[in-house]
Amino acid sequence: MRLVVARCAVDYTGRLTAHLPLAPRLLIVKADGSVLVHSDGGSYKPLNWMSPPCTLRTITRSDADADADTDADTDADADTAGSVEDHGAAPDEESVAAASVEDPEAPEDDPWIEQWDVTHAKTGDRLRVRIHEVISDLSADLGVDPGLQKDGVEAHLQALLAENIETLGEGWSLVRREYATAIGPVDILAKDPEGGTVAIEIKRRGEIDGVEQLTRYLELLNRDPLLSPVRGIFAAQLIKPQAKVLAGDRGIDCVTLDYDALRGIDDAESRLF
Amino acid sequence: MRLVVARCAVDYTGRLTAHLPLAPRLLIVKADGSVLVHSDGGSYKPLNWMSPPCTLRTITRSDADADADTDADTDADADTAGSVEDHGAAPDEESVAAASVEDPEAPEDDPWIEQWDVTHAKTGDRLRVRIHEVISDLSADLGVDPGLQKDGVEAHLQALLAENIETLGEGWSLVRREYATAIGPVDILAKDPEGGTVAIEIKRRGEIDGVEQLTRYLELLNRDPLLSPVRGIFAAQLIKPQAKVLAGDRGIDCVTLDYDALRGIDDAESRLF
DNA sequence: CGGTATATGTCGCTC
DNA sequence: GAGCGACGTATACCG
Repeated sequence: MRLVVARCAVDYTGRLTAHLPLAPRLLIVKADGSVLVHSDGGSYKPLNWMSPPCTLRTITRSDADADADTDADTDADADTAGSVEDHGAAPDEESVAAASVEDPEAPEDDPWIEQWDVTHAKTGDRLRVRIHEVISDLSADLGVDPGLQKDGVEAHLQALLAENIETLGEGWSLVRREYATAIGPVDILAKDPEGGTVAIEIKRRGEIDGVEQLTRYLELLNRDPLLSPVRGIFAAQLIKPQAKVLAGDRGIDCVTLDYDALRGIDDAESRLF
Repeated sequence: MRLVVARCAVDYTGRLTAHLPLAPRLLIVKADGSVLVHSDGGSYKPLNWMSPPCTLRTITRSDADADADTDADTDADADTAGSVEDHGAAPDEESVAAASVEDPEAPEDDPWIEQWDVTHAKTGDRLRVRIHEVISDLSADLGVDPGLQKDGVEAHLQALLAENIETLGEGWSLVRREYATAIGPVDILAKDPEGGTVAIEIKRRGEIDGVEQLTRYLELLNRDPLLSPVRGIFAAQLIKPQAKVLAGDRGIDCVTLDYDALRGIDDAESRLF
């Protein structure tokens, strides 16, 4: 990992076109070749970035119009270096993007001293960083990270409700979790006390698209004469008003789940064994 | 902005619980108090983070069991410092999370030397970083970033198509952009050559949820006897096959937009004036 | 402040 | 690789 604090200007061309005016920023070059441009604020998202796999080519000002100093900073295919020539003869759209500004940020007395060209071979995305002043430059080898261990997301809610299906009322039973359909798995398929089949869609936060999802499942399930009629329940820790309205309009019941209570039940049950 | 490369272990408690085992990582503390934990790979997303507004409290090992060295690293309300005491006497769930691991990563010969407690006052999210070894530590003042200038997002597509509605064919006219309905704004409302009303949903990439969105709008618009019948057009730079099928099934036409061509038309037009 | 739609979304899974 | 759903989604816009 290389950390460069520098006054720089950045241009990105890919799914969109974006430009960052000259200012001090943090540049991160990771071991996999990815590049992040961070400001001193905002959120965890960089102002600009390039995802791996990508290649970084560095040009210093003195070399600018001569042969470029090729710096293979990744372990990607070395033979793709030939694409550097293609890059020089790339289609006109890129030169338009670069020329349209007429380089207003490089007056005689403040030229860029180093340029990074980061390219994503697959998507064609390109990131260009022009460094005018290096404030600090540091490298460190961190090795491979052991990774993040997570706990407590929707899957957990689903497991808890499946294990405690009687939370919905006396006489309810579980048919199965992740009931497969052609358009995706239904979170829970259950039977109500009258023996009717019920499809349950679970969300942490119940919003309109969750109702749409359940609607699609119900439409499909109700085409199966062996299952039909199937009604739906939309279960979430919090259900937005609009989602409630849409669900009601489509005859779907809403249930608010209490994660802590479910976990409590579960803990109490497991303590019995 | 402070950049610390350190061997550390991280725990997060908030909407979920997450743990990072002891390993070398980059820690970024931004001017607004936000903290990012990056590995040397992956993507632009940190392994763990805390969004602003949040407060950072630093404890060094020698102080660990005595009074904590309070380091107000943000410009947030100073009087919330009183919550530090609440933190010490916080509800049991947090101590459970911390104690459940029994501190397996701190053997006698490798103790943590510094601990960061980052808390988000509003949401109650907490991030704890235990530093076992500082590899490097650097601070820099970057100032406020002038910000990113974007071009080519959906808003531009919408504006371009609205201004060049005749792209859809001879005799088309614009009714209005962002036509408001109870469930959200329709991107473009237009009239076809026969005078029929058409709702147009625009996406950069046309996928199934965009068709769902347009379907909701059409359902609502067609309840209005003054507007009905309203048909739909799904317009995007690229339309996925599944979205095309679903749109066709619902009588919605698909149009593929050429952003560069639209921009070209627009440039040509503006050059006339 | 809540509701909705967008994102260079990214990530991870299944097929 | 495409399709699809979840995400500590974050973020902007609008009432």
